[in-house]
Amino acid sequence: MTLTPSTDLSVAQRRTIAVALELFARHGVGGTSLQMIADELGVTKAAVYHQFKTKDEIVLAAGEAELAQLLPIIEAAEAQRSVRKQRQELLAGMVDLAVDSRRTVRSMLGDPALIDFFNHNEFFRDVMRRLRHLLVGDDHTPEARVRPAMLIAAISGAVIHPFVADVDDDVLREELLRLGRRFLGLPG
Amino acid sequence: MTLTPSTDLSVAQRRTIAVALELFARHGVGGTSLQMIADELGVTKAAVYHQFKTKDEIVLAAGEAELAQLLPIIEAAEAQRSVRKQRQELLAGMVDLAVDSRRTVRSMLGDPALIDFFNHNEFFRDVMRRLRHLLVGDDHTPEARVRPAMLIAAISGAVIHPFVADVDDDVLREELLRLGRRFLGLPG
DNA sequence: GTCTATAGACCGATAGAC
DNA sequence: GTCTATCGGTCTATAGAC
Repeated sequence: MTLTPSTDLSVAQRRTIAVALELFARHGVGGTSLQMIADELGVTKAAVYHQFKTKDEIVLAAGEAELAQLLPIIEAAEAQRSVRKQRQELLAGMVDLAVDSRRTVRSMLGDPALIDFFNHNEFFRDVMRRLRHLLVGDDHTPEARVRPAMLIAAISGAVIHPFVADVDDDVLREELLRLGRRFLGLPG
Repeated sequence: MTLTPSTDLSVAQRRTIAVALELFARHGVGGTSLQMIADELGVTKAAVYHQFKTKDEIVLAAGEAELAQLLPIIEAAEAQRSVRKQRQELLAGMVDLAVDSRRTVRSMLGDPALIDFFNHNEFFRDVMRRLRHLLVGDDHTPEARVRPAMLIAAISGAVIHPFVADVDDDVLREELLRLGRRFLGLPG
């Protein structure tokens, strides 16, 4: 059984979220006001409030939209027959997603209030559970918790690190794959 | 030649920063007001403004204080004679610091405005340069930029990941060391 | 160095016309 | 679904007394 994000969004709502994500990435969640979102959309605050009842709803929906990008990657990985192929598929997908997103991933992971909220979010917990299962199987030892945390942090954190600011996307992707494979003990 | 943080701080200023760091960790930088800092210190906002002219100054000083904790670690590593020992020493120090800081590290890395600021900060750039030199020497290829970025992100990101929220400090430390060594191709 | 008091801007959110 | 207008509250920052 697969959970999906908790709400279906209209086209207008999707545009609002896209704008919000870009602003979150530039100014942080707490540093982004509804006025800024409205300005970027070319409407007034009241129009934004017609789409979402509160700012929290926007933040939540934005976080879920980011998270939802992991779903097809997880599903593609789960469809593989061997554990090794599952992990290769997952790694490749995560690297692609991180490189493509580069700027937008960061802000979500950094906001303490948001992290706290997501820890109690059913959809988030489901995605993380499946991610972890792909990476370490049924192992529930502390060690098996640290390894996926490190891999996720390494990939999503490395793409925004100043060291790689002017590294070409393709080069970055290839290198992340190579180092990620080594980290997971995969061939290649 | 070694750069140091740009200001010498009074005792009162240090206490202000300690309080600020704790609040940043709990509520994010943008979510922490001067009122909250003043309340926690048991004084009024005006008294805080006597210590620092603006909120930005507090944020900057807090960031520098965090960063400065890396200095003795870097120096200890640089003092080692072989490259392998340098990297072992650096890894151990970074892991210790990350685990000890756990709660406070997160907020600094998550705020885009802060990251952006630090990218243009002389002290920050010097610390990063020395970190990178320890990890990859004089190699300036793209690959040599991605590897340290991944290691730094992996360690500092892993300690704040929900997966390891209830992993014991000692276990976390040991596991980060083990995986970090593998990532760097170090023995042990 | 700490206080009270306040300025002035911006915040999230709402009411009600069109 | 977008607007104008506005509410109450909080924000950073300052003035000036003690």
